[in-house]
Amino acid sequence: MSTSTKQKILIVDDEPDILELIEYNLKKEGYQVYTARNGQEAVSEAKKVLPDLIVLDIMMPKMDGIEACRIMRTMPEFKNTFMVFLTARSEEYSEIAGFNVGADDYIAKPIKPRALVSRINAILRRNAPAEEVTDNKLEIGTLVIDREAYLVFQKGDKVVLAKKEFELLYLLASKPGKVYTREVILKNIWEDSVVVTNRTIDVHIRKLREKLGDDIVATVKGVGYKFEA
Amino acid sequence: MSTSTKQKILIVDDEPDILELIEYNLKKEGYQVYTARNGQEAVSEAKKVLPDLIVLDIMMPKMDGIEACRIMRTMPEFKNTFMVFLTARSEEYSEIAGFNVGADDYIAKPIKPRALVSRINAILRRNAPAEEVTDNKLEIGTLVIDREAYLVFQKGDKVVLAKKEFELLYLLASKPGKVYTREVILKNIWEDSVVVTNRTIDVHIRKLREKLGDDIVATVKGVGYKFEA
DNA sequence: CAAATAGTTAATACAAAGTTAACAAATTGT
DNA sequence: ACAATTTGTTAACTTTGTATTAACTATTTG
Repeated sequence: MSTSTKQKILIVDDEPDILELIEYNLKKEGYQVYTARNGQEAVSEAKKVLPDLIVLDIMMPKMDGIEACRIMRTMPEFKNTFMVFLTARSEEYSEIAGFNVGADDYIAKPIKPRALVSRINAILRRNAPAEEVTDNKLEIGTLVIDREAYLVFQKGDKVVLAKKEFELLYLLASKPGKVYTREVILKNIWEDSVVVTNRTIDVHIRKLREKLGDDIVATVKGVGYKFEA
Repeated sequence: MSTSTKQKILIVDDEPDILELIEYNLKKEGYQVYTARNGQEAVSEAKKVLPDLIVLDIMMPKMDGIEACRIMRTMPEFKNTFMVFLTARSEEYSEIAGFNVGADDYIAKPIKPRALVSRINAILRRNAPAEEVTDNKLEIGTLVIDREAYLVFQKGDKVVLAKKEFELLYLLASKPGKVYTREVILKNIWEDSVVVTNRTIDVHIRKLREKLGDDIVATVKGVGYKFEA
């Protein structure tokens, strides 16, 4: 995370398993995670912690998520706090919408950790301070690609790449494992007007492999190239 | 320069002026733009590029937009692709709706650049959070098919498939249990112009069974093949 | 049991990617 | 402004892997 203060998330659910699952995944993502087991706990914990985002289960003993949300929405300190609901049935969403309770999103159960995490990332990024918009450094394993400095380090050693080589590497490395077709590569790295031979890409790939090792870029015949992690 | 997260739009129209007009305006908006001049080109370009959204003119030589759309809608890789039609007369909309072809929106000619851009922005934004969650990964039992990486895992073990094998598997697996006739398979995996022997499909099926086990694909004699779960 | 349909095998054709060197086009230093 | 150097592109050729086919066998089904 580029900001100094970790973003705080409060998770509220009465099932310990779910609580733990979500906590684990969000911590791994670098968030500061707090938990509560019902609506009452949620409100008092939220007042102490002032989280950036609250994940609320709907069905809970003592006080349900909707009620907790409604209470917090009346408090000025939560004006900018995101509220996300967990719903077991998709119909429950209409309840939330109907209660018009101030939900920012809802996530369907059963929970898929990756989907949950990227959803929460999206919500918090949407609101993130302007300074962290561009993180121009890619770090993949032993490789560091610094787009600002146009520099590549491999195991700490500087590797000098020409512009086209660098951009090709950066494109492929921006999504390791994803296969990029020649068409997509051309569109990304060359100006529209320029038309280049198919062989041109091969040559640049070859130079990359020469400088970084053969196993950095893999060929998928008939499809394209991909960065290998 | 462009980050790989740029959304891709394919524009299909036979009039170069319109193509250029739309291209110019969408590029200005930060989209990655591809073009095609008829339905045939559209399908083959779309297969290579995998766009997020396709703008299709209805009236075109060789293959019209509706036909192109219908073909692409049968292909699993376009399940999450938006299709937007350009219509000269408002009545044409009824045709699209009538054909029930899977259109997400339509835009009336003559084209007003600002309206077009904001319409497309709206469609793609609407889907933005969901898109992050959806990756092109099929998981069926012990089998994982990753279309982005062109990789297949079986019980965690990587299985390397050639392009045609992969696409055949992906097609069948996109709807487990559904029988795909030879005709449909041909339409999906081979270019229109190419004509291949009936045995060719068998050979690819055989290779799949060799690599993944005999029980992965079942033959329905006289009809076609299906993926077995 | 005989058509029709599908499976198998290996040889061949083909297209895609790798390679190299030479040339062109930018950059850079003086 | 010029030469030197680096970077980008191409052509021509080689290599590789994949796709396709033919010829034959096996299986199903009416």
